[in-house]
Amino acid sequence: MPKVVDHDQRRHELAAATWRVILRDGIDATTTREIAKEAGCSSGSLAHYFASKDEMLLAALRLSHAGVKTRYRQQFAGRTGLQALRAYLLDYVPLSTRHEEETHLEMSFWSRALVNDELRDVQAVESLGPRTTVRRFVVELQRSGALDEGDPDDVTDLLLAAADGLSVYRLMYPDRFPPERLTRLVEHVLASLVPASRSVPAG
Amino acid sequence: MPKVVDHDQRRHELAAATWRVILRDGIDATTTREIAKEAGCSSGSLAHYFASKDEMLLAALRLSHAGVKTRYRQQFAGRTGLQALRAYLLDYVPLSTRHEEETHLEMSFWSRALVNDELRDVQAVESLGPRTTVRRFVVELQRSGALDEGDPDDVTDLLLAAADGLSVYRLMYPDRFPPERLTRLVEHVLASLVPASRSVPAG
Amino acid sequence: MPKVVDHDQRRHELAAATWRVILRDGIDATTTREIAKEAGCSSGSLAHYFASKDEMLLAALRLSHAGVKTRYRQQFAGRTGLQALRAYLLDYVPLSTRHEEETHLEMSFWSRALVNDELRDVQAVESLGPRTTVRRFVVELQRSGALDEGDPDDVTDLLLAAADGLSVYRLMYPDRFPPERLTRLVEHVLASLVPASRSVPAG
Amino acid sequence: MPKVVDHDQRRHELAAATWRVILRDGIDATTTREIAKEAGCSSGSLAHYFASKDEMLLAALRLSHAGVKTRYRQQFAGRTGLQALRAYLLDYVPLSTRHEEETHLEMSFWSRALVNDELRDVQAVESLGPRTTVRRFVVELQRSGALDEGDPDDVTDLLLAAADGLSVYRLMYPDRFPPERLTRLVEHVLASLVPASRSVPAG
DNA sequence: CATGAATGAGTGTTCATTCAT
DNA sequence: TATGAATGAACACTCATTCAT
Repeated sequence: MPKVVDHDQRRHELAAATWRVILRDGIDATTTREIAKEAGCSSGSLAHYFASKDEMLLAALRLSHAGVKTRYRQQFAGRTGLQALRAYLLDYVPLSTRHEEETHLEMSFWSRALVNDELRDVQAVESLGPRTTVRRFVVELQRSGALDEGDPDDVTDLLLAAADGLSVYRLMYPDRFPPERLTRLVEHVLASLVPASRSVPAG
Repeated sequence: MPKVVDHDQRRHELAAATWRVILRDGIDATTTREIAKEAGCSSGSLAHYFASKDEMLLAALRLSHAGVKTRYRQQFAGRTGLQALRAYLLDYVPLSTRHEEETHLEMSFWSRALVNDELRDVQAVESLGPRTTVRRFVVELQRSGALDEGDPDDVTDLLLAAADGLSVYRLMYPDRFPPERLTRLVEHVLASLVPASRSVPAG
Repeated sequence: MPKVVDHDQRRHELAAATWRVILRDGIDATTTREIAKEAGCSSGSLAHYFASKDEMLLAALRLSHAGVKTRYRQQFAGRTGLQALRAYLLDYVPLSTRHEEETHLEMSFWSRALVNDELRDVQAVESLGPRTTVRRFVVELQRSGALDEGDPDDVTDLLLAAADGLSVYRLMYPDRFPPERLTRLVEHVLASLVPASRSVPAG
Repeated sequence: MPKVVDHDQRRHELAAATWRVILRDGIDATTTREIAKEAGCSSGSLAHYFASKDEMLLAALRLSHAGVKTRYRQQFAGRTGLQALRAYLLDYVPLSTRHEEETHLEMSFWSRALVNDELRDVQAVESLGPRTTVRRFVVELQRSGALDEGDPDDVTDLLLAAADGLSVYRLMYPDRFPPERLTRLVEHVLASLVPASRSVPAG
């Protein structure tokens, strides 16, 4: 009987090791040797699980995406109302260390996505999930009058653009954007889209 | 001292060549050989103007920053009012090809800045310029009642975060964010911060 | 002892798999993994039957040699006369696909044999079989006057050299040396060694 | 002024180093590192002159071909008669150490040519030179009655096949085929194609 | 015996940097 | 200054072999 190894489990571990190396050394300085060292195995061992380094990087990205998705699915399935949107947006921006890491990883791929169509497509597809969720909130809230009128696509992209911009700031200028301030700013942007008579109470 | 002029001129040309290579090939695939070829000189020649490849990359980044600054200084010195802020923000987001390239270059450095303190500091310092300008607009407009109340720092960072988020979207998802839509979204975010009675006319 | 039979049977199958991979991919691109895949077994399994990759290659070579020998033994045992020599030589050159493969395999080892004494000895020993057979024909035919005088060793090596040269040509320039032409050329070389008064009828 | 290097000269030297390594270690064991060591330079240095290892190997092969061609052109331009053909064939087979090396190199590529169309084409094209030369001799000699009748293409290929077969034997079984014997065998094969009344005197 | 994961040296190749000219 | 050849470490990846199961 051969050495029993859970192939998917091993792939997951190696993707996680890749994830840690990218965060620690930067995606440009991430080498297969360093990944192997981080995973505690030999460099040749990687070949059993990934056909190339690019596949390992992509697996790390998907790992991040998967984590994000799971969280969203668990927390926001079936919720409605302004509080739900508020909670969603607060969950969308990196307020925890873990979430900062996910955002960091995401940003690490941006420079590559700009010159790599395949990578850009991956990012584009992934961005549709939050967009769909937020748009559902927006449409519902506009119907109930809890959100200002305006093209729902525009409102959706505006909320997400502000959230993504703040996410970048959190990572790039952590001192100027501590978690409390990020929370306040997210609430502010949401409030700015609520009719004057219906302010959003903190939750 | 014509030599000095030549030297600076050559540095500038080499930084511009670096700029072009980063945009074309991606910052990870940017090599000194390719820069030399793009600049039409020998690879050894680079050493006379830059101590290392990192310095060349940084020079390309500064070149982008310098272009942005010059444009702002020229166009917005002394202007005031909501129209000026609106014009500033529309100039802040990449609506022209040239500006898209500047944003592209900027984003190319983000993944590196996240793991490189020196690079992060450069970006942080550079981000202060727009922030100071916008804050001046915000304070003035809040005094005149043309902008909603709220911590001016928060309002400033909110406007810039939305603008930066939209800039990223323009680069990453160009089809979903054509220039006209970007314009409309910038105007939308500004309008959302204006008291209900004082909408911002286009112009 | 069924185990022993199985073991030899398995060795034979693995050698045959090696044989196929060498022909398909070239001896330089032949890897143990590919052999295992071709044989439909695991890579680790090979170690039970062969101490090293070199042994597997050698086994494939011996397989080819064995096939050749068996054929000769069956077809030419006891035969004599010019027709027998002619038939032997026509059987010696690659006129069938199977034989082309044997010649291909043989040639694949030549570059290695040139720098590997052990391999060269294997080839030298194997070459003695045909040489002995042909020499027997030659001596007999010279005695009967059916073949020109001359040192029988020289005549033997001349016939075999021409046949081997034509075999190489068949493999290297298949278009210029189709089977019919190869047949004609073999008959020509034989005829050139026959006294003018005793031409060799085809058949 | 840059370091002056004769690019073609350097390429030639590196091809010669490749040539020596192939002969010494075998083409399969020939590595770029070993070539660099043999050439007395660093491995990175090779990249200035050859795009890949395959190009280096091919350059070594062409070097051999070039040497052969030069020799033929010098010695046999304008010569005619049976003595010229005899001299040509004796020059065609490896009777000198240098020529043995050329044949060795040639044979080293055969196993690759069998599974590599490009390489096979190179060999096919190169083989046309001797073929054309010998065919010219054959046609002329048949006209003058100095050579037996027969399709000139067949006679040509027969002579060359025997010569190539003997060349292989010289390399593979050097003890059984010392230079003197090779000479005698070449003369024998030529004599076998000459009408009985016109033997070829040695010389 | 069979498995296939693991190893780690070795491969061809790339590259920022150095330096003699 | 300018050149471009030279360097040698580093890279991603391959592979024959080993070995715990």
